[in-house]
Amino acid sequence: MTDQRRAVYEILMSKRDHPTAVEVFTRVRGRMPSISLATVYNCLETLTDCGLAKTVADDRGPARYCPNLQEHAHFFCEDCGGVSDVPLRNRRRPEDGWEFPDGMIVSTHEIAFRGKCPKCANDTSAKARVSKRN
Amino acid sequence: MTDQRRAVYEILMSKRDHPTAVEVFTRVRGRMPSISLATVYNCLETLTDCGLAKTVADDRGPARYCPNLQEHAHFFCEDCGGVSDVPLRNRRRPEDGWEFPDGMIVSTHEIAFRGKCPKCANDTSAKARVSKRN
DNA sequence: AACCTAAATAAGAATTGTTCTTGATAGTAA
DNA sequence: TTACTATCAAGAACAATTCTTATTTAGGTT
Repeated sequence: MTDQRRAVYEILMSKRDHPTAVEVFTRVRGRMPSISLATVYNCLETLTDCGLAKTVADDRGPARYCPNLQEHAHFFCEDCGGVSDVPLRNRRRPEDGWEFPDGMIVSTHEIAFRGKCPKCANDTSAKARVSKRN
Repeated sequence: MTDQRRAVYEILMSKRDHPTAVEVFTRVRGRMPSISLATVYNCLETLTDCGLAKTVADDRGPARYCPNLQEHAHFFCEDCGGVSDVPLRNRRRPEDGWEFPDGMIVSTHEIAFRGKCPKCANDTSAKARVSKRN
């Protein structure tokens, strides 16, 4: 555990969102101005290898990093681009409901949903009401 | 519908796997040697926009394209890198089992599993048996 | 059939996010 | 101290994709 790794880890835990590597880089530089982007990438990789963080693949966009170690899916808002965690209901397993061929061994999963977050869904319906009224 | 789009579509349907854009490009050039990679990208995007194909995001690797329009998840084999479709069990919906906040509107999802495909799982256990015997 | 216009294409440059290379630095063990 | 190992900063390199430009084409209109 080096200073750089500790800084990256603490930044990631302190604001529990889904920053990209560049966002982490920007935040960490506030505290450690000499750190390089490559080091941030290395630290993030080290942390995910240790199981202290997870990567969130947003399709073709930059990878995001997630400090939430609980079982959860990710939700991407098509309007605002925001990412949020979606917890698993009790007593369910993500692989239930899928017909795996015999002999297939499932070790991990990545579940992503897309749509509108509550805020954007609300804005949209508000706009619809306005345009209907006019 | 242009010749290029038709060619890309037919190539995609003829071998129902999960080729990358470059693989599609290579295959299509067999029939249409003048086609360019950028055109293949454009055609694939047009086809997915029309709902005739789906994109499969393999983490940070090149995007893959999938002609299977049925509801399904994707399975990525950690050993051989192969991609296979996993059908949904009857009468289930992927968003069941997840605690969405009130007001969130889910329109699409991408479900990915990782592990060992039956073939590689078998190879591994065969190897394990051999090394135990020795 | 000739013409027109918007859309599609080929070729390659540009961009983006990430990884790699290099030399410097620091911590640890002998 | 010396040697060994891992980490770091800086920037070059890389891979996948997108963008730009000029050219070609498809499909409709005279």
